[in-house]
Amino acid sequence: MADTRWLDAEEQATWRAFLGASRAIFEELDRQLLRDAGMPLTYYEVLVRLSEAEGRQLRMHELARLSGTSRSRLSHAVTRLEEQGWVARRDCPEDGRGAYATLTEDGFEALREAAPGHVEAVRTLLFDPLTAEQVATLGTISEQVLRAARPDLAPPPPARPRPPTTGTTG
Amino acid sequence: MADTRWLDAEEQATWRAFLGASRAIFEELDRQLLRDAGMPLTYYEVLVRLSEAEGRQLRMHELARLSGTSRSRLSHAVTRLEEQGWVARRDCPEDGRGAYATLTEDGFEALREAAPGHVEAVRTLLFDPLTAEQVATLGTISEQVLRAARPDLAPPPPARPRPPTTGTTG
DNA sequence: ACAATGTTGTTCAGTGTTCAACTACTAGCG
DNA sequence: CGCTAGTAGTTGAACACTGAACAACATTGT
Repeated sequence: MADTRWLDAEEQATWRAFLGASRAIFEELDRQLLRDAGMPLTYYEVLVRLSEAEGRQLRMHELARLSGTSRSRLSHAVTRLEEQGWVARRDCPEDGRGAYATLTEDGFEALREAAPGHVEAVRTLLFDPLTAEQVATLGTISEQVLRAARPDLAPPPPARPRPPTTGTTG
Repeated sequence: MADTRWLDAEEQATWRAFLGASRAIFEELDRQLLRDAGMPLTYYEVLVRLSEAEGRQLRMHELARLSGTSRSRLSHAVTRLEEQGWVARRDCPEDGRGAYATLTEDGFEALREAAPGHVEAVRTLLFDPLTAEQVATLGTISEQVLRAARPDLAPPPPARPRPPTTGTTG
């Protein structure tokens, strides 16, 4: 608590640019999806994860983890998505507490229609302003930050050439 | 509309890492501030901008622009901050429509107390996991993205050595 | 079998955010 | 001057999110 490691001028500038850029991106993505597809970004994410899952269904807690969202938020979201007919809840036979969320055919269709506009927006906002090299660096940086904050969400670190083990591990 | 420029596998990975990392950062910052200082990140930003302004006051629209927020959101926020006694509204003599938001002494104090914990969190979440070089690159990247999305918020581009002009510009 | 502990998912109340409508004023132009 | 158009700021209703509390079930250990 004693001495705060304040940000110097350059760090401040970096932080504010990052804050501004991230906000701009996510707000615009949210607006775009809400306008063109009738769902906010977080709901879109939920549909994406479901669409990628085995049998287009997932346990609630797993869906929450994959979407990087809280169980409470997901529960609300699925209720809403159920009203729209895009997701259905199913009881879980293996675990009496559990519940599956399933992507309906309508939900899959909604996702298919929403995807192009969303991807285009991601490109316009994030990738187009950057060089290929910058994109690569951004990937590395993001993964490192993610690994520090949410190790459970980060992909495994790059398989770099490592010093050979002895091979006599016991 | 015809052909969507889909993301390839690497772009996907980059996008998801960026999405995850940003979300993790902002959610944690919000939690931290709400817990330790009783205000969400967006309100903190408002106080910061006011504290840096001439006379610790700003016109609402200018405060909204600087905080990267909408007028509506700011209006609600200032109402809330006013109830907390951290901000006060003042009529604007120059413009009958206008209003100033002023940071109160209490608000300044609240900001002073909130700052260390917030800065520490920013460091832990964003800067500590990165090398100095990565931080520098992140700065450049963020500024470019910000300039593309919100030119009004971006700092002027770096003063790089440019081809000398003729000096006979007319 | 039983108690203690942990997990899953939902709900509630409180709060924040969005969009569109609205009032009040200013500015530009004939 | 009077008209039109634009800007500043606020409001309300619908919606989303949070943390905490809760019920239901699973797991562990004895």
